[in-house]
Amino acid sequence: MVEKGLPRAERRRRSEERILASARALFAEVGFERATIRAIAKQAEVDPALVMQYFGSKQELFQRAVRVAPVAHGALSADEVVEQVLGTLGLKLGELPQSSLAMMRSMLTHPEAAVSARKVLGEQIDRLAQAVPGEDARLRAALMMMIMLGVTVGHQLLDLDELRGVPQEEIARLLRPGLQALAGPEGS
Amino acid sequence: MVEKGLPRAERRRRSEERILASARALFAEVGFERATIRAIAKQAEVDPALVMQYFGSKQELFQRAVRVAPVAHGALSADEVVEQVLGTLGLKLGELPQSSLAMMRSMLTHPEAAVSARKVLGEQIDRLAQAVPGEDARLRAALMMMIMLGVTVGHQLLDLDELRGVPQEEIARLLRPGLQALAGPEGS
DNA sequence: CAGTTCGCTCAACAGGCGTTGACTCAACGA
DNA sequence: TCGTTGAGTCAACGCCTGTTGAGCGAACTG
Repeated sequence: MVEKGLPRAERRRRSEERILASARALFAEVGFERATIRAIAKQAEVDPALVMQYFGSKQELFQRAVRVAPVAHGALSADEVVEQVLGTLGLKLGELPQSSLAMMRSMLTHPEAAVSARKVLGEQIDRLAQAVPGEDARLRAALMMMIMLGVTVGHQLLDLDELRGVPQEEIARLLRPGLQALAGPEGS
Repeated sequence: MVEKGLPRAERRRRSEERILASARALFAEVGFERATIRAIAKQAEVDPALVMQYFGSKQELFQRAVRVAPVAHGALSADEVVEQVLGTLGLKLGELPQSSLAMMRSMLTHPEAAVSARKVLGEQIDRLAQAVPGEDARLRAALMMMIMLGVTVGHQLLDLDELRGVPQEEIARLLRPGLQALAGPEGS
């Protein structure tokens, strides 16, 4: 695809954006290893060499594609924490951004994606832990995140029959007691 | 490695076992794609061609390596279900079999591993659902499994700081209320 | 002891991968 | 108008992969 008649800067911007979109889609669908630069370029209607020219390497393309905006920190109550967690990871409002799916899809098999995942999860855990009382606040916060991670993996990545088409409110309703037990002061 | 002086049948048995052990270890460590037949053969001190001769293809080797014995079905009470779930996926008694780790490591990026994972998880969900009352027994059972999956992924595969070295009883204690809420009749 | 079997190795193949450097040509600036 | 820039292409490179077929030599069989 060569969109003619456009200023150079605009063409470049659009091509870069198309490549990033294709990269996110393919990384999310099949993971880092199976998503080839050739396939990404084809979907973006661009030559594979252009991908290299713009992003330097497949690894750098991946990092650009999965980069997520850091979440603003803010003090939360214990109750808010539960609702916040339930809103994480795309159960609420349907879809998760492709960039997050791409990171999750690759995090078990691509070392660099694992680093990103640990970083993102760690930041969220820190954030939650501030609102959870007790010595083991970080452990409790981590378990809350892992619960959401597990459900999201089953739902979005493994596409389990039992979770397909279930309204997000129902899942949230079933998960809430467990998350409240983790967020609340009691629980021992 | 050629162990001399052994009967042919015994040599064959040992080589096959060494290959399977190496395969499980490498699939568990780096996943299907990054675990090359050459690396597996090297670790088993064997020629790569022998792996093909014995198992036919990398795919068949993977299937043999991750094959898990089907779990015996048995009727359980709701309380037993919770303890059973907490015992799943290797939180109890430390380690999970390498074959399970291999399957989990690859399930997001290797289609065949995803099929295996869905099958194994589906069987466990069916089993749990029999002991959970209500219309949404299968959904509740699925969420229980996903909780354990998430925690196990964080613990065994992502190796999160927050979960490292935490005694299994502590994690079980923190997770129990949430699992009981899912297993119990009330919860709406 | 001769002949066969078979566990195992060796060397090579074809194909796909990330990556590169030379090239084309339309948009640009003076 | 004309040289320069830079977006985009093309063809190829070296490497690594799963996989194969021929062959060796020790364990077997009679």
